[in-house]
Amino acid sequence: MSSDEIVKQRLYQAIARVAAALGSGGRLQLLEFVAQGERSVDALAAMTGLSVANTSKHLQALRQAGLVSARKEGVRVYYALAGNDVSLLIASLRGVAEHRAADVEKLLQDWLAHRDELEPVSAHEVLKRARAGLVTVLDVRPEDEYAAGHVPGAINVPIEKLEGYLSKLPKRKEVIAYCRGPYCLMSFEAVEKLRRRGFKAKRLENGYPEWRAAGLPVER
Amino acid sequence: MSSDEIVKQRLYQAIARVAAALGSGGRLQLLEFVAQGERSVDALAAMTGLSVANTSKHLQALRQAGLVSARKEGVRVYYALAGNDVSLLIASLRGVAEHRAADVEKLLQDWLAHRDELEPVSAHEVLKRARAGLVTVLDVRPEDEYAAGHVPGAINVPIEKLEGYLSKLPKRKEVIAYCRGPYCLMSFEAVEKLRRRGFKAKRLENGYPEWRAAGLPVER
DNA sequence: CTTTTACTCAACTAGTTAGTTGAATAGTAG
DNA sequence: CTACTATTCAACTAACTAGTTGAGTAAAAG
Repeated sequence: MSSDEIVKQRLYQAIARVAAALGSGGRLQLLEFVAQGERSVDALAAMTGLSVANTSKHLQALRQAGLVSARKEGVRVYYALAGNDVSLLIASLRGVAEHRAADVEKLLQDWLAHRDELEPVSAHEVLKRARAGLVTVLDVRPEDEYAAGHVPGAINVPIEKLEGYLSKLPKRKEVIAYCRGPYCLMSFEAVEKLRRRGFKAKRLENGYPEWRAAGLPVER
Repeated sequence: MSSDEIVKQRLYQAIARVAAALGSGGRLQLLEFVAQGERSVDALAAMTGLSVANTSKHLQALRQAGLVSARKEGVRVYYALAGNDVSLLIASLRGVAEHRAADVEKLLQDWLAHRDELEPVSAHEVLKRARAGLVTVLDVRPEDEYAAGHVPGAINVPIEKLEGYLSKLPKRKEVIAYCRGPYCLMSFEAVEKLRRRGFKAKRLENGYPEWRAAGLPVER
């Protein structure tokens, strides 16, 4: 084999290592949470339901692949996405999976059949309407995630507090809800609740991580 | 665990399967060729150097992940990329790998640009110093190639076994590594590894074939 | 100092995957 | 029909990976 071919093979192997890091459901889930902002190991373990040791190992694998970065502060280690390109890569992967893999599509249809009914609104559309004051933007994620960054002008009402907040919400204005991403069910739930109460509600297509990755303005 | 969480876990698993399909150097290479247009199995096997059976299996894996499509015509089966989004996904993956994974960047830079920084030593110089016992000569090629002929006095430590061998290496003596030739990366990698561990290491300019071609003494 | 907390590491099991070899299938030609 | 070709399948080995358990660090608190 020629040396050129060896180099090429090695390069592909190196790229494959990055892909392999994405090739585990657990790690993809960790990435989803890490994409919201930096998180400590045990926070991530609690969110995903993985054991702490297992979470630690997965995070190290992601780190070695260059997909996340780690920062130690006191007794805690905070992991964060290594960059925007990683968000985009995951979005691209998800897109291909949804479009090409039959079982993903089926899963989506079976379980999220109502997704299309809930009419997602594009990020640019939301930004435009929000600036024009035509819509109320609702961030239904937990408070700490909201604090770490959110869509400009969005009101934070964690999903479990939505019920009590409804009275304070202007009934005329259209409401756009968003959460962590396309597979995060909180915004679906929020839209459903709002509609039952007579609000005109829609979902933001995708969630906050994708919003930020797209380079749209962010507020802290 | 709530049913929402189960759904989510399944979705991530399904997406991970697509990513896992990209997580092999062989399959990435196949995708590169398939991306140029549809190709038959044995054509792809010839291009990549993989066995036909292995190629067939990899292609089926890619197909199951929805990344390629297959079309049978007569006795041949032609595989093609499933869509443009797959190309974009691979490009995205490559981009992240090059920017984020240290080893990919290093591979590219070291090989293409900084080759000369690793100070190659001339064959005559090596021979002189080796005879005087001033240096340890390291042959980092596979064992069979070493067995077929090598520089007199050279120790054979295949590159992948280098890590484990480091402790047996005298730390004082300078180490000269060589492999197959000027475009072979193994000796670059060896020198880098050695230097990171505090050894004084250099490369033999060119490799064993050139050594022999120059009429210098050879050992079997 | 000792204890607690957050994380990492090492060792192990069970399941998975890459790659090989040799046989089976299915289309084509003579 | 037989012979030939391209592809796939089945069985197997060797290497790898996810996840567990229990021990080991290292920073902070008491």
